[in-house]
This record gives sequence, structure tokens and C-alpha cells, in this order.
Amino acid sequence: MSVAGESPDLGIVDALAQLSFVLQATLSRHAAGQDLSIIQTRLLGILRDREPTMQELARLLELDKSSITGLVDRAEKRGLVQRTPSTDDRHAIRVKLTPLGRRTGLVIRTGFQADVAEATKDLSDTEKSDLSTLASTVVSAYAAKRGYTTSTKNSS
Amino acid sequence: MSVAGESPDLGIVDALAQLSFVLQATLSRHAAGQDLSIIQTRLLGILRDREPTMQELARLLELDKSSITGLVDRAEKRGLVQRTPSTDDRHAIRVKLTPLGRRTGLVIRTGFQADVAEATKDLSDTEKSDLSTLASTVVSAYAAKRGYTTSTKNSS
DNA sequence: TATTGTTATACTCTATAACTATA
DNA sequence: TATAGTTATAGAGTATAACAATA
Repeated sequence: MSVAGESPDLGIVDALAQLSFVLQATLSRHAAGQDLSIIQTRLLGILRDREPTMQELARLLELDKSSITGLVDRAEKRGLVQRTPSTDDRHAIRVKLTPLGRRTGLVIRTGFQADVAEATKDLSDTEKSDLSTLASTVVSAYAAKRGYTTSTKNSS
Repeated sequence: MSVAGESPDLGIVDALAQLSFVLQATLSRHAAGQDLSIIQTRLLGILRDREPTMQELARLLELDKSSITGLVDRAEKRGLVQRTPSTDDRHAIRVKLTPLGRRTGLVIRTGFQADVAEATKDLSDTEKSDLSTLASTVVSAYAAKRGYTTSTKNSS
């Protein structure tokens, strides 16, 4: 209890499911503004602080390696990412952002942030903090259950 | 503050974005268990308490009407939904669940619920309630901003 | 042989444009 | 003409299976 206003209380399951849909729709809108899909946007987000191999990308995105080939092909064709031969493993390939890819990811991320700020502007600072912490806790619980890396920062 | 444990605090933006990704991944896994996609699962969820026209489905799912044609085609071919002529408008078509569609949606929903319960099991009742309420509040804020119907119950 | 990545193929999902049929 | 829906087409995204190359 104790929270702002008059929102209809669905149970926690419906509330979280709906929340995930509106957040995805929001992200999708900002991605579309850069003519990108959500999965391409996630790719840019993952590469923000990493230069993974194709194999590692497959694990991070939970996709088949053949899907990664296509994904990276299309991103590379648009100049957003670059394949570079791995110095150590000669049959591994590392993927990294180009400056354009970094800028594009930032634009999407910034727009998304603004929308989240707008959607949470009627919450008190305490409520925002609680929401943030509770969301992180749930994410960590999922991460613990499965093999996730929590450090992913998957937004954009 | 004041919440369970030791989760790393990303800001609210990253926390919500990550939450939406893990929830979508969870839903996707349960949908895949029934050999369905997320969008097919959303279709089943929307039809749980409605018999919309194709046009209304396009609005509810925010997709082009031609996309709805294909979506409903594939669902109908699998026996999950049924097209019925609208009694009043003779060129409108209503879509409704078949018993199989209803059962399939329920299986996915139940599995998803179990996962959410598992992921929130370390939260106190108050924390669960707060999370639910805060999530609903954010969803309502989005709904108010755009033209959404909050009553969608979009999970499964 | 085992691992990394690509290719070939097939299917789902999506939008745009053109079409039919009802109103 | 305007509205509801379908069809044709094109492209992104995805998985499976088969392949090449490195280890």
C-alpha cells in the first residue's frame, strides 16, 4: 500500500507483465526512431562496455549463433558495429561498436530515459528508489535462477 | 531504500529495462513450451475476455491490420482462435478463442505466474504489494500519456 | 575431434501498397 | 467515398542442419 493515487490493482503478475509490455513498446518506439529493432538496440547496449565474440553474443542474447551472424551482418552493413579478428584465438571474431553505433545507442537510450522519467514523475523520491530497488531485486532473483550475467545493462 | 538484500543498484532506467527483458524472456520461454511466440500469446491473452474485430485487434496490439490477418491466420490454422462473422456489421469479423486456445493460454499464464512467484519469493508481503502498486502506477502513467486501454491484462 | 563461425533453408512477424467487398 | 479485411511483396529475425576452418 501507501503509494500514489488511484491505479487499478491487478495482481503482481499482471502488473509486471503489463509493465514489461509498455516498457518494450516505449523502447521499440525510440529504436524505430533510429530505424532499429529492439534486438539491434540490445546489441548496441551490450557492446557499450564489451567486445564479445560471436559465441559470447549468442549467450548474452540467448540466440543461436546463426542468428547472431545475421544480426551482426545487418548492423555491420549499417555501419553500427565492426567485426575484428581476435588477436589470440585466430578463429574467434570480436564485435565492437563503431562511433556511429555508440552515438545511435545513446540517442535511443536518452529518449527512453526521458520517457521513464516522465512515467515516474508523480512518484516520490522514496517510491522511485523503492521501485528501482525492487526491480533490481527481481532481476537478480531471475539471474540467480538461470545463468545470467547481471552486469548486462541491457537497455540500449 | 528498505528492501531485501544485496542487489546492485542500477538506476531506475536500467532496473526497469532489465526487468522488462527478463520478464519477456520468461514469458517467451513458457510460450515456446507451447510452440508459440510472444505475440501469439498476447493474442490469446487479449481474447480471454473479448471478441474484438480485426480492426480492434490491430489497435490493441498496435500492429497494422495486414499483420493481424497473418497473425490470426496462423492462430486459426492451429485451432487456437476462430473467425466469426459479426452479426451487426456484415463486413466486420470477430475473433474469439477456441477451447484449445483458452487452455493453451492458461498453461502459459500459469507457468509465467509460477516464475514470477519464484522470483519474488524473497520479498515481504509489503514489498510485493508495493512493487505491484508501483508497477501499476507506471503502467497507468504510460496509459494516460498515450491512448491505451489499461484493462488489457496483456500477460497471456 | 571439438570449437567458432557462416551458409542454406524455412518459417514467423511486420509494414506498405494494391485490391475486394460492404456501407 | 470510406471502412473492414485480404493479398502480394519485401525485409528482419529466428532456428536447424550442414558446412568450412581453426585448434
